[in-house]
Amino acid sequence: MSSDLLDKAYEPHDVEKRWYDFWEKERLFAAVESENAKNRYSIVIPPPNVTGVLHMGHALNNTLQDILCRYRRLRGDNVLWMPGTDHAGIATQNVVEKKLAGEGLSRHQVGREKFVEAVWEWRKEYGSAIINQLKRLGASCDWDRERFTMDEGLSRAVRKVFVTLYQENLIYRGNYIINWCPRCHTALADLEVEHEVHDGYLYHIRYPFNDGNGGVVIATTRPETMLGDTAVAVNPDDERYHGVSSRKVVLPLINREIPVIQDKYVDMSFGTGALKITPAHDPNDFEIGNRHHLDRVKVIGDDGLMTPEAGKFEKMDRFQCREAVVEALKKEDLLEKIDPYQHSIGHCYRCRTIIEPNLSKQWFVKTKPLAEKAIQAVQNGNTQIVPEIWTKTYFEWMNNIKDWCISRQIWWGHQIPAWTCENCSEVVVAMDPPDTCPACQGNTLKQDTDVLDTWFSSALWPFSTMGWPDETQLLKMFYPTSVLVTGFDILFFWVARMMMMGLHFMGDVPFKDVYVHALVRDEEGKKMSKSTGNVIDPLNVIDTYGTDAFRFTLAAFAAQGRDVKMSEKRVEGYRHFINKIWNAARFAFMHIDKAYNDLPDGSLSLVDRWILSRLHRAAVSVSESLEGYRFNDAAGVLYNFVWHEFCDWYLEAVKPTLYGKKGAERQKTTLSVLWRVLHDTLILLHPFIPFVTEEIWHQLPGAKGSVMKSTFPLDADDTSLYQDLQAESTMSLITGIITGIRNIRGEMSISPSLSLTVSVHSQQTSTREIVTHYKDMIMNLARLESLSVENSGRRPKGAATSVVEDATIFVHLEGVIDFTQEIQRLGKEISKLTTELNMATKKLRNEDFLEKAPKDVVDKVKEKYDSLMEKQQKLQNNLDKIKELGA
RNA sequence: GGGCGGGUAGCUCAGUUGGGAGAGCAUCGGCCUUACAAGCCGAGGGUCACAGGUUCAAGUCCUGUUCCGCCUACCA
Repeated sequence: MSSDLLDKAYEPHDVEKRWYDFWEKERLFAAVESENAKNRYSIVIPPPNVTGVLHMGHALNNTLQDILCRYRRLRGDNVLWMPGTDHAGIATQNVVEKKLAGEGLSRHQVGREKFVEAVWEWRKEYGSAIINQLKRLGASCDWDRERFTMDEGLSRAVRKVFVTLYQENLIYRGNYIINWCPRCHTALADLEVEHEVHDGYLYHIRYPFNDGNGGVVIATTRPETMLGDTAVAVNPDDERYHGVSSRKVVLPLINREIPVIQDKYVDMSFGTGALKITPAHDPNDFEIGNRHHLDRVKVIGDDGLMTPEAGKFEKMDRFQCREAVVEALKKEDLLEKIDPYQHSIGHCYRCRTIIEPNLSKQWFVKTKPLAEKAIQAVQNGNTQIVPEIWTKTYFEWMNNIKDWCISRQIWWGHQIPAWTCENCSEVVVAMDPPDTCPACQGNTLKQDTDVLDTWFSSALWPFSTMGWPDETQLLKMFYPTSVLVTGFDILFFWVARMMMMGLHFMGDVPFKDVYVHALVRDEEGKKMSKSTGNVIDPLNVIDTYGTDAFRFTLAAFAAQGRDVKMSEKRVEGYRHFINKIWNAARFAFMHIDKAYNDLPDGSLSLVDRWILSRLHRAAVSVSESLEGYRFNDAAGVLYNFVWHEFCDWYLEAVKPTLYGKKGAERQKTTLSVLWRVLHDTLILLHPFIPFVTEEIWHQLPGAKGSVMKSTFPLDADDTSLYQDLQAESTMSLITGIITGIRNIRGEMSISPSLSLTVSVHSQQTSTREIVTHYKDMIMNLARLESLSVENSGRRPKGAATSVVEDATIFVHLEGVIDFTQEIQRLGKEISKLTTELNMATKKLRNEDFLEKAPKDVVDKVKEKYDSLMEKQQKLQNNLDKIKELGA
């Protein structure tokens, strides 16, 4: 095999395209849908918004899923990775509305039907963008099964769930205070409101008594809402207001007489202890209003403008109105004072507009009963959240769950399957449009114009994508799914709701594990956002550094419980790693002439045995790490194995053999080991860096088909035989000696091109035997001219020394040695040993330690002490000699 | 207000039942050694935020302090 086939540096671009096409064409991502298929493993993708473009969060999320899926396939599992997108009601509607606005049209001009058509058109044209981007990332989803939350099948599931919950009294409709976005013109769930601390003012306003004598001063941050006040409340225990509650005040600017009521809710210590009550614009006031049967006066309309109830302020924007009201109060001398005040304000999570708490008729899911089962499922371990720390957050939220407002006043989404009879106002909730009213037999039924929250359909994703409500083979085989991989930011939005729905409708949890990964942030740890301008586009990164480098970076930094700080510089670092693998393979292919499927028995050299043993360790470690979702550990093990063990030691050590200097027999043996290690390493690496491994795999003689379809090393029957503790310990002595010599070379500034003469002294026969036996290897890797081994011969003149285990190494430097330098070097080494020795001594002199510490720990310290002592004495001895010579 | 996480080398971070302070990058020195200069060989660098406590032994467990970040919440 010629190395001409591989370029000197790895060029990812065509490689990635070529192999992705190949995998798709060969249908290697497809799950087997047959009862006989064993070891099922399934993941449903967190569906990205159909309007979305791939961002760092997607990249991390899907890289981790892909690593798991590819790994499980190598372990022989039948893997289903279910892909798809969600219809992102508000976001998508916004996008299409913007597009229409460009043509000078509003959605109302177009009409609902045509508008929805336009959205479908848009989705046809642009909806696959994010899917294609996932493919660039290498995602091995079963694309033939791609789903969309608005598909007919999934829509049917939505209707089925809605109707069932309604029949079970778990869905109801009512007039409540909800979060209203005046720009998106829709209700939002509590979760969809993002709170932010703002600087504002606390306005103190006097409401005069109706008899003209004095009044009550209230404090508010939102003076404009006073126009809708229907009471003032004080705490019944508040002595300042005793007797006041029988009186009435006159609402300024409006001149409405309103009562002063008593309610425990009022905090006496805040403001003036008197609270204005606006039941139509504040959730608490709404509750108080209910308790006291107060009127609800809506002064802010759904468009954010003041209603006729606001009197002369009608049609004014709510924020302008605030200023106008303040001015008007000043004129009437009713504004007592204005204090600066910080408070948090809710914003729409889609458009950042300030939310208006507004009275409105909406549909709700009664969540308490659903949440109970979802809590239990995690408590009893049916679903396990990893890292475990998130279970607390999950419980916290689930235990305090509020009813979920699911209706949205937009057009793009699942229209609520509820019809109202125009005759008798009967409400009919059904899977299909009813022909006649069951109450009055009338046939003018009008469907509710609202649509459902997108998360309502997402909550069904783990089973709706598999064909529910039909009892499909897919559901039988792959529900519950094995794991859900997701960011913590949608733990409540999505995970909690899937848990509730899955348990309720499938009678089982939707996933056995939930792996919660971190957020990807910028270099400085800030959240990436378009407005801060610190967004790194994953596709740019892929273009510049290649997908594999990018994926490996993500995996390497995906430590549990910590955010991923991303910078291109880091990706560049891992590109070097990809290139290293590439070049190692290139080197191997200069020598590998054919497939070496079997390892020869008994004739392996030390490094051969050693690298196989290390390979086995790496395989075990990778599998353990991945099974515990410790992606960074797995990546770290591979990085170290490939670079520092395989490349730095093994390949360097076997070069003479490969060049034929050790005879044909040895060469053949080593080639078979080299083939085996490269073969297995490619498999271990494949889940992380699929493209480059596939490319190299196809250059490897005898490797058939795709690396995707190969067998994980631990599942091949002979790998445990690789383990060889003796080879590892022997190797550690030899590498120690080599490093010792190199150290001297480096520290003494001796040119690498100068071959050295070294003698090794040891009183241990075994050590001398090992050094003698592997003399060639030491000479080669340490660049020696000669190496002698002695029991305790005479110390060479003018030598630099190093001690490894029980061996003393003398690097002969007669005539060239710089005594001062060597004295310094040894002194430094000795002082290092001395501090370590002091630590050990302190322990060994401590009787409590000797008595109370476990025996193995004490023995370990003793052993350490002995070896440190020996080493120190030897070095000291040499230092003394050098000093004599130098003096 | 409640809750959670973090503070370890110049930077980014590992450190899983308490018993050797580690990696990558950066820095410094030496090498164009026929896979790779996107490389090779070597080196320096830390009071593990601070203060107590438990223990023979603490980066690791407990308490407090402080700084940073996040989530959550109806105090107008």
